Amino acid sequence: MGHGNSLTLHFSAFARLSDADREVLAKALKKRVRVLPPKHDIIREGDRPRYVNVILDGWAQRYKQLADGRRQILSFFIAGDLCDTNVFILKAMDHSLSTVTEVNLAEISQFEFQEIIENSPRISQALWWSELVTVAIQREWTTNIGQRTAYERIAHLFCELFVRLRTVGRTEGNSCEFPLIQSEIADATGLTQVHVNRTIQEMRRDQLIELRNKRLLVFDLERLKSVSLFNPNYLHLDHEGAFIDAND
Amino acid sequence: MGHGNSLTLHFSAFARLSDADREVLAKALKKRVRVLPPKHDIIREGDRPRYVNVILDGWAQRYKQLADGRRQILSFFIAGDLCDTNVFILKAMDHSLSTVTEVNLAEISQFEFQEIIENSPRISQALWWSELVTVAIQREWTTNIGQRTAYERIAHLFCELFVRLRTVGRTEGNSCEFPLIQSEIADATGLTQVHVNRTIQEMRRDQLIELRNKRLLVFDLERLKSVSLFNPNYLHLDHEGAFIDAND
DNA sequence: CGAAGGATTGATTAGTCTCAACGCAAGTGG
DNA sequence: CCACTTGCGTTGAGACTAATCAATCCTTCG
Repeated sequence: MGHGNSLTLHFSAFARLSDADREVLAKALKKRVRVLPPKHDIIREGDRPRYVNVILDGWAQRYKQLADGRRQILSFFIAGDLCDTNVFILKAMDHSLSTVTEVNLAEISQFEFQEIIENSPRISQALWWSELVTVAIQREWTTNIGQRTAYERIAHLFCELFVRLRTVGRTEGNSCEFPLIQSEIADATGLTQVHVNRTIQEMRRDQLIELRNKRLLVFDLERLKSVSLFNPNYLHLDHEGAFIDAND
Repeated sequence: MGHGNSLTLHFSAFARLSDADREVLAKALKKRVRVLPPKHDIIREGDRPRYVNVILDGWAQRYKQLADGRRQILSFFIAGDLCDTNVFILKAMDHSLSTVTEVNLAEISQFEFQEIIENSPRISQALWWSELVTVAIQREWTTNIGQRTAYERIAHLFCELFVRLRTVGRTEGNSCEFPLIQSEIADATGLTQVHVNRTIQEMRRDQLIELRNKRLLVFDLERLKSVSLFNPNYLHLDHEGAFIDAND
């Protein structure tokens, strides 16, 4: 449902695109669409990047593995997210991308990508905004792992994903899809799976959240924000007075 | 010494710029130069970004503070580094920048910046490359804090900074400037200052490094790399066959 | 029904933090 | 030039968070 809308929705936090812009995007996203099964690598560390990948549906992740096998999940991608604007400048990936769930993804070639950028300054700006938000999220993850306790870290992850899903219309009231298993949460927060399990149980006891059947229930978002010291500023969702607006 | 060269040196890991490119850059870097004292905020979280800052000399840092005061240092900037390409797209900073040592810095306005990008595709590409490396470093930091032990983390930080300083010609043999105090290393690695102290002592006992009078001595870079599971791929320094070359 | 993936539990230990004190060197002011 | 302050590094004792190892349970699915 509504795949073509996710990217526009994602951008809409930044700029209202014109109908022409929407059409350009929609066209680019239709050229090469792939459906990938869960837990499937999209591109691996060391590979040469050839496409900008846009997630149309499903969840994907960025991860990095140390020589001895330890794995860090670096970010999650949901509907509307771009993985790596302009990566083809780099000769080789320094990390891997893989699916979490089944994923619908659009590949945009270097040529198409450059064409879009050159022909629509508004989309080009929106892409830059998207890139800046991606980096900001990465910084927040560094902070999350570096400074917060296990309980705060996991709560913060829940908070971020809930808010991001809401922005692209993927929440229903106080609940949302949440396909991650505990060992994935562990690799994303720098904890062990066992400790994640115990911490989530504690959060349940505290009536903070419920997590069952791949769904997350947030009983009180404000409380979740406050226990995780969540400050949404890094998502740069401030809509009013967005920098560019097709209706100017 | 050689301030004007640091940025070019930094870029040279990616592309050989033409003389015209060099001149454009040199001119942009001369317009607004400031000298800031140590431990001085350049821009604070919440402020509206107005310039792209380029470090000409000295060390600076990005950091983020939680509501209760816990601080995470997110990255260090050395000579030649750009802080935040294109930030003026965002309405407010989600983190702060401050100096570590005395810093010479060039401010590039939005207007100048856009002019450069539009007139020189080669510099524009180099800027994108620089941005991609910055994100890659941020990802590596997330991995560092999330997966490595205290000993490995600190060794990795030493490794990264030594290699980056070498790229811009700021090492002398097996030693380099290293102005960070232990509490800064702590905030950068997600450890306490006390534990950083003990860990560095251990590294000294292991004849891995010496750190004294704001200088770092690396006795055996290969060993330092290996104990910290350092893989330089994320710095994207592969020079041969760089994507664009003024001599094409 | 059996297998497999994932969640849960228990016991123990390791790594890191906390708090508090002390040492030392480099200013700074009288 | 000495006494005092300040910033930074070092040390010690004890507490605690999260890791480790290993088993068991539950659910789903072929």
